[in-house]
Order: sequence, then structure tokens, then C-alpha cells
Amino acid sequence: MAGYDFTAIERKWQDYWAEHRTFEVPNPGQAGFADKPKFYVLDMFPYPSGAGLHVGHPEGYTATDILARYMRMQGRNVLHPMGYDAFGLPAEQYAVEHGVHPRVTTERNIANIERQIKMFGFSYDWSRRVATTEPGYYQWTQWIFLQLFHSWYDPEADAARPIGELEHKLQRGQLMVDLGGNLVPPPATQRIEAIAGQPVGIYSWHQLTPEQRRGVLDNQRLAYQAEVPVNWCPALGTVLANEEVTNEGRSERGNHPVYRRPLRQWMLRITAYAERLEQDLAQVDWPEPVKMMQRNWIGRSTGAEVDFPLQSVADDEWFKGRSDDGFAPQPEDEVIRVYTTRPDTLFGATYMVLAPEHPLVERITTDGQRPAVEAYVQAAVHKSELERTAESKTKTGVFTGAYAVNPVTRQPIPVWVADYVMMGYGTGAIMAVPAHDSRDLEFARAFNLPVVQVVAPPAGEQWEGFIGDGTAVNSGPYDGLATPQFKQRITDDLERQGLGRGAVNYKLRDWLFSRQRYWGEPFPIIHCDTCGTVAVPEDQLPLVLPEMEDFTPSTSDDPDALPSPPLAKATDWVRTTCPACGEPARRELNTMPQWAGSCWYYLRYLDPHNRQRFVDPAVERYWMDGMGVDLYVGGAEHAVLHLLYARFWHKVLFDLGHVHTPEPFGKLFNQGMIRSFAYRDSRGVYVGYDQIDFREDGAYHRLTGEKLIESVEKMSKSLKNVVNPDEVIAQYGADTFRLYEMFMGPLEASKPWNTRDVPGVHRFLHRVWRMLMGSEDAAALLGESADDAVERALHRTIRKVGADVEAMRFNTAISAMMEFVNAVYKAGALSRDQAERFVQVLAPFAPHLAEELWRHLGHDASLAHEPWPRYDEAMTREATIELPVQINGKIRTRLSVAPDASQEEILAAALAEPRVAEQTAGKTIVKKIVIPGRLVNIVVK
RNA sequence: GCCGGAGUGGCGGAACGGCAGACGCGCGGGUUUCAAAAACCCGUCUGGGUAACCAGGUGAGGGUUCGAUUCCCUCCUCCGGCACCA
Repeated sequence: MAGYDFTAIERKWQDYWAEHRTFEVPNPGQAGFADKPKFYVLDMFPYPSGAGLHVGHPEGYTATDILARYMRMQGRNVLHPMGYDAFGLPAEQYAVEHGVHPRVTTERNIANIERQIKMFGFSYDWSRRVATTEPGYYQWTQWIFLQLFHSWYDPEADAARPIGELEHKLQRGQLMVDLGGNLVPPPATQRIEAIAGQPVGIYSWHQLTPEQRRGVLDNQRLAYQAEVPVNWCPALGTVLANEEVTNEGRSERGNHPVYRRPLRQWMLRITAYAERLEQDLAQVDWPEPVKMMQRNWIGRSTGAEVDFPLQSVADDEWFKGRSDDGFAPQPEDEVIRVYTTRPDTLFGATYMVLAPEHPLVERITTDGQRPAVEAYVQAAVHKSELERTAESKTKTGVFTGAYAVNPVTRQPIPVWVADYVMMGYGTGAIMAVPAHDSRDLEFARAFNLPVVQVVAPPAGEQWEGFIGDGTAVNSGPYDGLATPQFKQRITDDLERQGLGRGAVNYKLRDWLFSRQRYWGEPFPIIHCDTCGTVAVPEDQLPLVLPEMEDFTPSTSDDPDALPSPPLAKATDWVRTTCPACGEPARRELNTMPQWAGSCWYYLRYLDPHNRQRFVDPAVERYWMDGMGVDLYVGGAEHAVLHLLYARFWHKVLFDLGHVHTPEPFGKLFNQGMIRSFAYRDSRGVYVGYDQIDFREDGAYHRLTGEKLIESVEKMSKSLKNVVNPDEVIAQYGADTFRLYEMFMGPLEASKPWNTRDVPGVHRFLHRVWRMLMGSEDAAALLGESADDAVERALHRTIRKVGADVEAMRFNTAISAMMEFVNAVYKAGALSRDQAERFVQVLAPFAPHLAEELWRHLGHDASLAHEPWPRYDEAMTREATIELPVQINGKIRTRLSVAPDASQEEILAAALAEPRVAEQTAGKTIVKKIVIPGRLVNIVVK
């Protein structure tokens, strides 16, 4: 008998699957398509880094592979694809340092990582492989960008609509434009103009010049350009996303200084989708922590906007005018509009604060205060937001010299400038209620501003700094109201008086979408002196990234240097003609961020070779039926950004009719991080595993003999605790690797890799092999007789493994299979028929071994599409079961009964037990509890 | 600071409110062997007892319940996320 030669077996079956295209699945309309229910199971595709796979990648991939193989056996059409997220800064950095083109390194890395992935025997449909860097792929990334560019968010429809519809509305006068270029409803009456006595700054479409019209439309697109404060890293020559900047205000890559600079950049209007991104989380089956993180990121809060008039204008007349006119839709020069979540504390607002960037600062600052204010604003603007928060321990600020009037107390209150107020949130101005806001209190204490109590806390709590709900005091007619009621009442009253209204705010900001890099998708945009910003026509896509010898960004130590994207050097490529007017024009020089390609790859897998469309509608309808991807597995590090960006794009595509589900990923699962033991000596120097003697009582340094300190850490080179999957597979095989990672613990838990545990599951596979194939020392247990206990154990195993796989409890599924094999060894035999069913159950976990055994059992074809074995509920029970009998909750004896015994029978049997009689003698039985199939509890007194 | 998640043998971890520690590692003993590896069998929470058995035990303290690792409250520790968001 041959031994279990996993190396040969695994190679053989991987070749077989590739040759027979076992896992390729046709689309509707293609040859061989069977009309069956679908299952779309997706992995987060990897970034092909030079380091290759670490043991964390295959953890999620194994889990999805088990599901994919199980679902195939359940008769589903399974879509299980893999690809590469291959644009990005690391490849470009490496290329610059080594003088190799990023395409070369990317292709090399993909080849290596694919070799590694294939070693595990995952059942991917490799014919659907994509890489975000292929022109045939990024053609459609560019196409989706153009959909964003050609759309605006129509608040009436609560959806994205073609920009042409907006133009139409403007032409017909259904919308107008104010001085700031914002859309406004047409004035209800002529009265407003009459009161003002001069133009009120609202224009109709026909009053605008062609350039102005273009500006208005450009300003409403979902992809638009705007001057925004960005993280500018001159040493890297690019702007960076917040997540690419460290807490110290330096670049994650290279540790270079990063500066906050207002620069004109491409933005995506994700904020228009804030409400729907928040609301629709209720429709998806995602881990609650991930939903929480997204809700947090979106940061929805409810409150009110309130106008505080400047003292110079706020006479009785002004207040009267407001109650006649109502709350104007846009802020005016004479009021400071604030957003607050606590309108009930309005009576306690004793001063106001403007963000340093607030446009009113310059207007209202008095001459006496101007030098101080200007110095403060200059300093604040030059700090990064990180610096501003890092120095948050002490509050700073300057008085503007101006006063505003509290709209309810009608008292003048001072207006300050301070950097603890952010221009990017709310209105960039706050009413400060030091009594009931800890930041305001800190500020008030620092600058000796008055603190007025307006909320009475529950008994026993200090009012100063109390921020919870309580009862109103010092609030005139509202005294005695509970906080929630007060909020509602005063919001209604302010609205009636034209001084405020209920409002919803979000922390979410628009998405900075451009990078000054070479290795990314070029924007399909052309700049024309006469026509402005013009889209590249769709039939000219893909706009291919130009081949360049020198793709290094221009870097600098000078914080004031301006970004100069590498594409600027491709002068022939940049020079083009305007698609609209045919005059000479220039291409956009920025490229898209790495997130772009990963925002929609799950859709391209559906139809990866389609040259006419990004995905065929019928194909999309089939595979995305229900709520899109049926199972999406990946690490929690993408809980916010990737998953939020992808949901956003999907919703835009949904609004425009290109996909038919409102959400892309119906079910999401986060695998836990695999960490590993790290060892360091008394000086804190980390020691690699090859330098360690593992003894019974701990780890010792092989050379010095010193006992080492053990800890569980993230795998990292510097901690010398990285486990390389290639080595584990070489030693134990892919089936063992898969089984080990699934057996370590719950998939969602973070858990330490322990190489010493790997032989345990390897031993199990050996036992399975010997059970059916025998060994030199022992014959196989395979026979013709079917043992009843084994048969019952098998039914239980089939049920348990099926249920566990569906619930993604792979660790206990494997335990159940181990128990079955132990039972077979105990019984000493199993029939061919039992062996076949067991091999089918094992197949999703250890597919190579299962295929080999399946063949040995006399089958010619792969078992990948065999049906999952059935079980009989009656056969999952033992012939007799043991029930514990408790007296007062303590087990005193056990009872053997038939599994279907009635409550009365069980109770009678229990009371007949000598141990029970002994324990209850001389006592009264007050209660008898019988849970059939569980236990008996007799309560005595 | 705020929001999540988790604390169970020497280790990884099991337990619809119902036999705590399944399964695996490690360890101890045995069978086999010239020997070793491998394999197979037995044991392995703690204390007491030859044993049957008794007592204690799931981070700490309280509560609900016939019964709590599981549900509720307070606290401690660790991990993850956000962080002047008005």
C-alpha cells in the first residue's frame, strides 16, 4: 500500500482541475449554462506586493473555498473568482527606487502571488481573473468615472440623474442660481426683490453667460473639481489620503512631512449619499461592528441650525423681519449661522466661536483686534488638522472684537476665533455653551468667559460640565422641560420665528479622488481653453496610461512647491484636441487613487471579457440576484473605506440603471487576524524561530541558553515571527494547511499561529488515509459491513458539518469529522458506502485528499459536483441516551432512556433510581423539572 | 475620552439558559520494536479519597432562575476603531 504522498496527490488534482476546467462556470446564455440557483462567493482581492502571501490571506480564501465547494455540492451555480488590485503607490515606489517599470514589477508580483494561491487548490474560476491595471479593465473604471462626471444628485428624486436633466430644469426656470453658484428654488414671490430694493443675487439660466452656465453644471457633478485643503507631501510629490498620513503628520511611506494645503483636486460627491449609505446598512447582513464603524464614519447627527444676528444689525426691526420672511435658505452677511445638536441649551450660549477659515472672520473683526486675529488665523491655517488636534490639550483662540445677539436671550455675546472649531463640519461656527459642553467649558475657563447653567442634572450630579439629558432651568418659558421635549419645542419655535430649523449633519466629507502619481488610472478628461473640462468620449476608452521612461514625480523639500504630476512629462500624450471644438487641448494629469479599481471589481468578474459593456445586464441580473454578492469575506481593515466607497459607486450605478440591487454585498464576514508568537530576550531583542529551542517549560535561546519572553503579536519582519505558507505547504501539504487554519478557532476571532499544532490536523488526514487505504502495518478498515453505531455517527456528522459550514463554524465542523473518524477506529470497520459519504463531507475542507480517495473508491470523475450526502434525522440519535439527574441543580446520577421517552416515563425512571431515593429521603419534593433529551432536576426542601 | 469586541485547563479552543473543558496540541503511562520514529490504546481542570464518590471551579463582585460560561447591573484587564464632529 502506498503511503499518503500529499505532494504528488495535490499536484495531480490541481492539474486535473485545470485540465478539466472543473470550476469554470458559464454565464446565462453561454453554452453549458444550467438554470440553477446561484451562489456568488467573493474574496477581497489581494494587492500583489513583492512580499507575496502571508498566512492571513489563505485564511479567508480557505473559508470561501469551503463554502464554494459545499454550495456546488448543494447544486448551486457557484461564482468564485479571484483577481488583483494592482495599481498603487508601493509598486511605483519600488519602480522608482530600482529603475524598473511598475508594469514589470506588477506582472512579476502577480505571477508569484498567483503561484502561491494556486498551491492551496482553491476552486476559483480562473477564466474570470482580472487585474485592475489591465487596459481592458480600467477602461470601465474610467467609464464609471464618466458616469459620475455626467451626473448630479437630484434631491427631489433622492438619486443621481444625468446632468442634462439639471440643465433642463434650469432652462425651464424650475431651479435658479445664487451668487455662490448654488442651486436655489425660484423665489416664491416678487416681494423679496422689493424689500431689498436691489438685486437679491438670484439668477435665472438665461441671465448667465455660457462660462457661468458651465461653472454651475460643473459644480453640481458627482465628480467635480474643487479647491480643498489636502495632505500635500512635497517629498513624495503627491497629495495623500488621510489614511496615508501617520499620527505624527508624516507620510506612511517614507516618513516625509505632510502639509495641509488648499489645492484644486478632483472630488467625488459621496456626501450626497450619506443618508442612503447610513439607512441601507439595515438591509445588509454584515457584522454589527462593521456597521457601527460605517455609521460612525458617516457620523449622522440631528439638531438645529440657528441664526445669531450680529449686534450691529440686530434691532427689534430685524427680528420682526425674520419672523415675516422665515429662515432664509442661505447664510447672509449679517448672521452667524451655527449648527447644534443641543438647541435646548440656547439660553446658556454665552459666546460664539468661528473656525479660523470662516469667511465672516475677516468681515467682523474690529480694527483693534485685527492684528491678533490675523496672526492667529495665519498660524492655524498653516497647521495640519493633525497638528491642530495634537495640540488639543490647551485651547487657544482670539476675540474678534465683534458681538452677536443670542436670539432667545437677546443679549450680546462675544464672537471669538479658535481652531477647536472646524470649518469642515456643520457651518464652521458654533454657539458655545460652556456649562454643558466640555470643550466650551475648557475654553471659557481659559479665557474667563461666563458659564450659565441651563440644564439641571439628575440628583447628585454636578451641573457644571454636565452634558447628559436633564431638566431645563434659566430658560425662560421653557423651564422645567425635559431635554428631548425642549429640543423639539424650541426647534419648532425658532422655525416659526425664522431664526432656525431642524437640521441633520454628517461627519462624512467628499472623497478626494486625485493623486499625482504615475501608476494609476488616467482621468478620461480633457481641458480645453474654450470648452472647459470635457469628457473623453466613451468610444475612445480606454485612455491608456502612456509608456514613460521617466515616471518619477517631481519631489521637493520645499513645503510651498506645487504638485507636478508625472504625466506632465508625457508631453505628446498630454497634447491633444478638444473632443467638443477640435481645438488644441490638454489631458488631465492626475490619476485615480488605488481605491478606484476595487470599487467595482466584483461586477467585472461577472462578465470579464465583455468589450461592449462593463457587465451585460442579463448576466448582472442573474449573478447579483437577491442582494448582490451572497458572501464577501475579508479583513476588518477594509471595514470603512473600501466598503464605503464600493457601496457609493454601486448606488450611483443603481440610480443610473446599470445594476439592479441597491447594495453590492448582501452578506459580509470578517476573518480575524492571524497573529503569531514572538520571542524576545531580556534586552528586548527579538529572536527568530530558527534560533530557539522549544522545551516543555518554555522557549530558550539556542546559543545563549537564555529563557525567552513569549508574546502574541501581529506577524512582522521586525518581530521575527512571520510564518511563510510556502514552507508549511512543502512540509505538510495544502490540505493540512487549509485544515489547520480552519481548525485554529472561530473564523472571526483573532488567533495565534502555532506551528506545533499543525501536525495534529496532519495526523488526522493520515488517519483518514489509512482508514480507507491501509498502511504497511495495518489493513484498511474499509469493508462491506455497515456498523449501526458508525452509521448513526455518520448521519450526525453530515448534519453537523453541513450546518457548521453554512454558519461558517469551520473549527467545530472539523472536530465533528475527527470524532467520526475516531468512532470508525473504535468500531473497527466502515462500509464502502459509508466511506463515500464521509469523503464527500471531507471534500470541501481537504479537496485533494478527498478526490484521491474518491477515485480509489471507484469513481472516474471529480467529486466536485457530486451531491452533498443526505442524512436522516431519526438516524442522528443514539439507540439509547443518557440523561443526567439533578437534585437541587447538582448531578447525582444518570439515566439510560430511549431518545423518544415521554416526560412521565423519564420522571418515573428517575424517581426509581436508588441514588434519587437516597437523596430525597426525609425531604419534600417541591418541583420536578424534566427536559426530554436534556436532563431531570428534582428540587427538594 | 467615546463607540465596539473579548476574558474558560499548561496551550488553541468546545458548550439551543440544562452533564463545563468536545476536538486538537502538549504531557504521563502502556502496546509494538534490537532500538528509534511512526502508529495504536489508556490517562490528563483543582483539592480530598485505593475506589465508588465528595467539594470547588469559566476575569472580580452582585442579581434573575429549579438551573447561568450563556441573561441583567457594577467593576477590572486586553484587543480593535474613532477622536475638539459642536
